[in-house]
Amino acid sequence: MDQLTNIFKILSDENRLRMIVLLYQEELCVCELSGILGIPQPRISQNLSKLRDLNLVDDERKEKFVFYSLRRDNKIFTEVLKNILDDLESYPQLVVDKNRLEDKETYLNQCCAISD
Amino acid sequence: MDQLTNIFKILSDENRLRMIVLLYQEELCVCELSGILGIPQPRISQNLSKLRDLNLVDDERKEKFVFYSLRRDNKIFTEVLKNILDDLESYPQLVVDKNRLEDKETYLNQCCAISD
DNA sequence: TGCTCATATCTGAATATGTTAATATGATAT
DNA sequence: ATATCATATTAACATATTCAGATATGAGCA
Repeated sequence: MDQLTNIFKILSDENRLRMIVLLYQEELCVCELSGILGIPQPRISQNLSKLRDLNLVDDERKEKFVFYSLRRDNKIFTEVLKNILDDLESYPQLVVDKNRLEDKETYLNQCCAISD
Repeated sequence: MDQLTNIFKILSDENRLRMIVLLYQEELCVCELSGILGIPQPRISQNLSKLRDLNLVDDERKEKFVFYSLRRDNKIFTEVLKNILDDLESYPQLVVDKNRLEDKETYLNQCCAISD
């Protein structure tokens, strides 16, 4: 039951939820998350470590960057995200984030040099 | 988006989740919730008021008792609960609670006189 | 080897949350 | 009307959480 309540706790922070929703759409490295969301890198890392603790993400290094992707093996977690994505237009901030995700190259060309 | 994160926050506390899962199964008054869960009445009332603030419950007085029932008009909230109930046996505490719910008359015959 | 840069960790301050006990409210029934 | 009893609210405390900034780690490359 802890696993369950911990998942809801993870989802209950707005910044973390924004990260998760981005990662649901595509795998991203720490500096991309930081740049897209405008959230300082240490906070991104901290939140990713919480997600890692709950086995909700996988990480994989590719050259200089560590890419995180969402695991899909937790039914409730995945269902919740599917529901949110199905109704994304109800959450304007998430729509903004999605647009920034689609444009990420335009403002992330030097990646972390730019973000915060 | 606050509405969304608030729902997850509500679900992230074990005691509150237990209350919600009971209410998902049938409408209950405050003293029944208190007795079944072994949680003091003021805490039940506090949590119910948080649920009321988010429009997740309806309340209706019947004689001396105020009965609470779960609203089903929030899609994500309802879907989450459906998922939990579909997989109830994974959460032993919730199974115990369900059994106590089915037996409630045997130890709640004087209702609030007994509980804590 | 030593540098650089992406990522991770740690600290302390501010804020929020859960818990408990005491008390207030308000409807029912006498 | 008053007393009773179910429910609601409040205040005080301990714990947990978020956040910012400083700093540590560690992989890749010169």
